[in-house]
Amino acid sequence: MTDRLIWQRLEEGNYRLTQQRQAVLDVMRENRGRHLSAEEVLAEARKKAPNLGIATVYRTLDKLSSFEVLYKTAFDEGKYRYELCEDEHHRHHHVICLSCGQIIEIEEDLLSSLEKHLENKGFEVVDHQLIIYAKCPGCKCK
Amino acid sequence: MTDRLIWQRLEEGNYRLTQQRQAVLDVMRENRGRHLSAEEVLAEARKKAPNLGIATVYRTLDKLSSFEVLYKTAFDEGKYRYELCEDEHHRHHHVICLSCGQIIEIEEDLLSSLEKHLENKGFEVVDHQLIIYAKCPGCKCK
DNA sequence: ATTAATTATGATAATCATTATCAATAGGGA
DNA sequence: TCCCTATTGATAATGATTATCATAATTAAT
Repeated sequence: MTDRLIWQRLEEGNYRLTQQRQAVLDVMRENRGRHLSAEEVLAEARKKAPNLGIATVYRTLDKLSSFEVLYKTAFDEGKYRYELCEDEHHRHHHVICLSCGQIIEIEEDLLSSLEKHLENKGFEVVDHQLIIYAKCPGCKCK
Repeated sequence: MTDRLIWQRLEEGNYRLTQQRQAVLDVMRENRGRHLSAEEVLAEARKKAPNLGIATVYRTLDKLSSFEVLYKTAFDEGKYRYELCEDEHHRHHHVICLSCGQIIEIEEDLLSSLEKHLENKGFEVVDHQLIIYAKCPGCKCK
């Protein structure tokens, strides 16, 4: 997601960028493509804003998610992870390696025929999330 | 999933069916296709085993999941839901209605080409989960 | 600029889902 | 029956998240 688009979304939401919020957002921008937990964001962001509190991190991550600057996803591990939105298409495609836990993005969108099918049945598709559980090439033979 | 197959999985796992475990399993069998939280299972199962404790429910649900009798899924609401496995193919396809919250199963499997693509890149696909966020026909016009 | 009103923050308490602990109990086999 | 092990329910502990609240920072009005 471009900085310009981020900026636009924040303006639309009338969201002031305080130092703390800037620190959180910067961490997310510097970790494009990665999926960070709130605690991980806190640890990183404290390098920029040393007495940042966890409550502010949660508040900011949730707000940024509501502005569609971040995705908030539960990966079956009892907590949420946050990720900078990559485009305007709301596609969430992930591969999780069952050995090393690495979360890898995949770009392909091969779901349109399935969605068409649902729409023919009267649904209005808004978004989707696809998680593939796999062994990544590096872990496959271990 | 057939009772015969359930029985087989429990035997393979050397899992004794106590009254409490039976109550939990029966609730799941009677709610085929539905996605219940631990608290919901507790409430239902207490009709059969009145002083059942929540800890036993969690223990049983987790064990049954490990035997692949149940699926355990996080639907982005801060807790897990459990569901009787429907077949042996490990497919998790759901549509969540954004209005009424209803979780609807979909049977189609249109992901094989995507998985083939990943396998060509060296991944070993083990399982996947697809969640579609939509408005169901009944909620579409509200 | 000074003050008043609003908003944001950090510390911490509260909550919710889940897991761990542990004493009491229930089964199964010698 | 008695012993051994597995299971249970109550409850404490944990981890993630949310709510509360007094204080600090920002903005708006004068």
